[in-house]
Formats: sequence, structure tokens, C-alpha cells
Amino acid sequence: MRRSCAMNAPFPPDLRPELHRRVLDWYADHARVLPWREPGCSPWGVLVSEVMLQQTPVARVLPQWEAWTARWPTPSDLAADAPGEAVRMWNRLGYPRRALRLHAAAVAIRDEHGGQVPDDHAALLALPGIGAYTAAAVASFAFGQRHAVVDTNVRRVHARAVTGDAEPAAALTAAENRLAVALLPDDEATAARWAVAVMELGALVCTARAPRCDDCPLLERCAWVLAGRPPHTGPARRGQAWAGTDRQVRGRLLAVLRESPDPVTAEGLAACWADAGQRDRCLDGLVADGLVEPLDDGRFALPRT
DNA sequence: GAAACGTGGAC
DNA sequence: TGTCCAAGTTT
Repeated sequence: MRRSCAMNAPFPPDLRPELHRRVLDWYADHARVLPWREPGCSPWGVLVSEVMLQQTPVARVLPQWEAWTARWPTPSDLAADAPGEAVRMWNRLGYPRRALRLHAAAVAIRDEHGGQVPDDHAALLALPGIGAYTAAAVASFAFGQRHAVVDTNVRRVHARAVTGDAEPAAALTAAENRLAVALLPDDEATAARWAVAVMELGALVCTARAPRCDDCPLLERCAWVLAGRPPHTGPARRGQAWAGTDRQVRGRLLAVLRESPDPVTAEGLAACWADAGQRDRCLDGLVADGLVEPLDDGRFALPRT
């Protein structure tokens, strides 16, 4: 094992029941009504929501999720369409590779899992675009299993309420995972409820910018509050540049292709960015990523195969 | 482990 | 008004 066990001291087991009760009671009264939380929502609907919600706010996901699940009610429905249709339907959700990977996941589910979203964590993790968080989230939310579901909301709640820090570390650490596992209720159904409840607390109350501590069920037990709300000590996380970056160019190129019902000529793409060198490089990148397909006639299209 | 990867609302 | 931030994954 490792160094510094003191820093990784296990959470006191005797405090867990109170923690669980406070958060679960709060969730019972304050959970948002979201379509992917409805009892009738399929595992596929949950999976689609989780991928869409990666780095994307709920408010922007809602209409896209409705459109996607209406058009493709099952993985096989999506797998039967061209991947470019998934990219087109992604609209402006951002990170369009997620759409491509969701399509690839649908193909894998159809071909390797009989068209049913697998309920096994390892099988979920093996799907394209499904990482540690999403695999645990789907296994927990869709199938009621007991998993540590660690997203940015959960990390923030744990950092403040349990560890006493204003913010979690820049990247997910092994200690954070161990803590999340240690906090998990023993009972499977309760663990699944706990997972979504902690996330909801982070999303609605224990927020990044201005936490609503007065509304928090953990206020009297919050390590960060009890420590006097010390400011974050670590390095400030640096923001992402945007203007003039390849990401902006890629976004513009893909927007042109999404909005055109037909393949687009090189001239049609040239209008969206003046710097030909950067434009061509980004277009090559999109082709390499499989988001754009070059046609034999020199035009470009969203991927058809 | 760092860097790349979209987009738009909020403050 | 520009920065911050949103249910991460991949290389």
C-alpha cells in the first residue's frame, strides 16, 4: 500500500447512518422530476441521458433527450441508422464525438448483447464512450445496483461535507474513490438511492459557485462549514480558451454539415473560417475522428457508415 | 498525468 | 463583459 494512511483515514462508520438519513430524507423532498428518473424509463433512456449529461447542463439536455428517445426508442433503432444521423440529432449539445460513440455503443449492444443494455458494470465499461462514472451511473440508476457513482457533484459534496475542503482535487484521486466506497450504504436499493441523492445535493445545494448552505441537510455536520469555510488552497483550475481555437473551428465546420441536408463542397465549408491552414487541419481532424466523411466527388458529409 | 474535446447560460 | 462552469472520456 501507499503512503499517508492518515490522510486516507476511513470515514467513521458510526456517522454513516446519520449522513444517509439526512441526505435521503432531503432527496425525498427535493428531487427534481426528470424523465430519465421516471420508473418507466428504460435502461437505454438512462444510458442516453448519462452520455448527454457528460459536461452538459440538464436544461440543455432535456429537449435533446426527448427527441433522441422518441426517434430511437431502443439501441437497435439507433444502430439501424447512419452514425451521421446521430451526429445531426446531437444538434448543439457539444462534444459531438459523444453522439458517434453512442451510436457505436448502440451497435455493440445490438450485436453483442442481444439489443439489451447490459446490466453488468464491466460490460457497460467496455462500451464506447462509457467510462468509470457512466458505467457506475447506469448500473446504479437503471438497474438499482450498489456502486460508487463519483461525478463532479459527488466529489464536491464529499470534499466539503466529509473532507473539509472547499473544492475537490483537480483530478479524481484513489482516495476519493475509496471514500465514496466507504460511504456507500450496505443495502443495494439504499445504495442506489444514495448515489442519485448525493449527486442531486451537489447539483442543487452544494454548488460550485455559491453553495446554498442554509438549505443543506448536512449543514450541522459539514466538515468544511465546521472548519470555518476555509478557501480553496490548491492551484486554481485554468479555464479553457475558446476564441480562435481548433475547437471553435471544428464546431463551425460541423455546424455547417449538420445544417445541410446534402453533402457540402469544400467551398461551402471555406466560408466558416478564414484561415485556410487551420480550417484544413481541423477538417482533417474531423475526418480522422470519424465525424466527417470525405466523398469521392470531393464533397464532405456526416458519416454514412 | 496532462491535454484535447463544444456550447451557452449565469454572474 | 469576460470568466466560470456543466452527470467525463479518450489518448
